[in-house]
Amino acid sequence: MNGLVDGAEMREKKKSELLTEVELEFMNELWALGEGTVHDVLGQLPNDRNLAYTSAATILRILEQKEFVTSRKQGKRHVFKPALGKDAYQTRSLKDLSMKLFDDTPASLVARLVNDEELTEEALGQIRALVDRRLKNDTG
Amino acid sequence: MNGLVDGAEMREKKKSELLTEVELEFMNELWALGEGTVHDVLGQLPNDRNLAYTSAATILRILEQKEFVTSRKQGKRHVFKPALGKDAYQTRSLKDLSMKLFDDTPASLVARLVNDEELTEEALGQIRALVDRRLKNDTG
DNA sequence: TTGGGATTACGAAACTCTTAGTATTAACCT
DNA sequence: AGGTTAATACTAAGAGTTTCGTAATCCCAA
Repeated sequence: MNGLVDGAEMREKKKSELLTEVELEFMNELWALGEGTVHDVLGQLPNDRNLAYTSAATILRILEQKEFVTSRKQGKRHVFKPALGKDAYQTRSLKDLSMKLFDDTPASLVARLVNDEELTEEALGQIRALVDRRLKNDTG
Repeated sequence: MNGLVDGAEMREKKKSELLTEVELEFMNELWALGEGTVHDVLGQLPNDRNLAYTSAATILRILEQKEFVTSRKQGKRHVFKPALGKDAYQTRSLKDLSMKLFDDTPASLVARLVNDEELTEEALGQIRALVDRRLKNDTG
């Protein structure tokens, strides 16, 4: 039973696998640190980011609820660690963007990227090298 | 005076140049249509997207307030038209994602993309062709 | 010209996100 | 062991997003 799931339900299900703005900000620090306490993450943020200690703690608690991080207790503090790698999240984000804005065709995403005037020659070269390497590995 | 602008203020300024989820959904239909009324856009949405007429009208009104679309009056209806091309918004989104999740290095974004196992050989070939063409145009 | 149906304008409810205050708990040090 | 300090848990306010209802408006057809 239940072989039929309509699109509306699908949309419900797929909800919220993406980080919000502030959540991403925090995950970036955790990915850089490997792991860390509230204090650690707060210390990693830019100086002009005046965020209350309790606010940072709230964000990390929410990230744990959403299962983007796990925590263990060390003394009286919580040490938070990403539950998913930055690589994996990058892939997830790209898939999402590609789907929503590029008709699910990665090539058109790259097309837009390389047509950006501001892109340096060096970056272009790097990109080509990456693609070449991947193509070689597939056939070789 | 005011040669110094701290990061907090910068963050304020840059706010909200990105579409929300539903706004993007609507812009995609408008980009596909070229332009359209509330009725047109609503008719373009998937069948399982049961959205009230007034909801659609509200979204379009908001898009106009945010200057993502313009409107002209045709008879009693409003005809809405994107104020910015899909291309431009794609570029904007990619810049944003690159900045927030790829250390502002487009090459690493492409790296993640081409390392996706699900990417077809064909897509890879297309990507390489795009990069090659761009490199040729620059030097030639 | 006068309804009637479609369209718009306005407002608000429900929800999420971001931030932070208050109260409580827990470790540590003397 | 008890008090101080720092961390956590809980709660909530304010903003933005998404959705829709109600009321006003406007065109067209009969």
